[in-house]
Amino acid sequence: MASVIFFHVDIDAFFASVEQLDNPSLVGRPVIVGARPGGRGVVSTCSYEARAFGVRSAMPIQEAFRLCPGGAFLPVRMQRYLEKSAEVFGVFSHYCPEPQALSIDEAFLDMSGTERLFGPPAQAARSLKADVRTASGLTISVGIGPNRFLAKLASARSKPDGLLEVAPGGEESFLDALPLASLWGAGDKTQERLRELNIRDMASLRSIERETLWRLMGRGCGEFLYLACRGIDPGFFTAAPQSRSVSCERTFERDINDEDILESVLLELCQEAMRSLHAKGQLSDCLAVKLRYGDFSTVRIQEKQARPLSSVDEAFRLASRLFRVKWVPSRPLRLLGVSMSVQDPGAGTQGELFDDQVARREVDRAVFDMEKRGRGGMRKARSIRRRGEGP
DNA sequence: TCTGGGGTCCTAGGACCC
DNA sequence: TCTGGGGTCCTAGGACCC
Repeated sequence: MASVIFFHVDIDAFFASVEQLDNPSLVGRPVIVGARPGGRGVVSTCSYEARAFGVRSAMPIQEAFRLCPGGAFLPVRMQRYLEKSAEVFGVFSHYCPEPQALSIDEAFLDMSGTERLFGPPAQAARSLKADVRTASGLTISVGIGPNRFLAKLASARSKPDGLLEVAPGGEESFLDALPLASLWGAGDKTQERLRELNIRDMASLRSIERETLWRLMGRGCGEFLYLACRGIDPGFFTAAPQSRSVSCERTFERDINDEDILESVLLELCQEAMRSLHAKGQLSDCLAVKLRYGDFSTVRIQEKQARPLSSVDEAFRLASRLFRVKWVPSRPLRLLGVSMSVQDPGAGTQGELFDDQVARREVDRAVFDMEKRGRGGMRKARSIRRRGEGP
């Protein structure tokens, strides 16, 4: 029987690499893609030249600017990255019929039983890297392992432009060379708890009995750690990913407590979320509003509906009502968000709309179609009118 | 340092029903 | 006047990922 082999492939410093590809004068320079310096926001991706200055993904953009004032600070051009991502995924699909995308720049490839076609795993990986480079001009890192979890850790360990194979039987020795912080799925809070318990490395984590870990870390987290430190896949991404919700949120440049402005933002967020649902042909029967205050404390309120939300107006009425339940007018808001969960496909007839809902949905559809054809004035006009009307 | 925007999954408590 | 046990659904919050 052919052995199970997974590749985890990850494009190196993706957004920054695309910027360098499109503008050769940026090659060799620190490139930082993300929010506008001086504003509220974070680094999305940065080139390896910027990392040498200490800049990292998710770092506040102001701190990145302080560390690397001479860097090229560029806005995110998502459309362009989607194009390049499609090129790279096109190459992946020559090696594996169904690459499993984790995000815009990484995927798992199930390479089990492909040895006759592509040779041993490391040879296949070298050829994949060369093909991606030829097709897109980008470099990738490839991790090879007997399961997805180890393949993911291996590619991270090999970056940039790397290739690392964890062969069956070599799981524990590979893991023992890694810091606990590199365990995918154990973030800051879990790392902090492990430090409190004086668990400092993979081997000492492995020496703890299963039930003890459950007790110390909670059942879910304890079981995850028990499996992960043995190189057993804890089961992330074994199921096909499916869309469960869409969300839209806005962080303001300055904290806001003007009710009219907040209302008009809420309307825009509802429009954007409904447009996403429309584009995917999905319905939502549960809407949530998220509020973040100036001190970063965050509250959420959601309400499930007996029938799916049919129109922007209906979504906005609900969002507005929920917003008022939570909003404290004396506390300015830093962020406002709306999310809508996609209706369970098993919900059956609950997806049906009343006749009047169908009519309102058709109006929205016409507006969204018109926007898609480049006549986007309607969305704005509605928001402005709403703002002018007052509360 | 001062913390985006898009997501997924898990947990715990309360309501409700039998 | 004192009130079980189990199941399901809903809600809010939190951890984590890219």
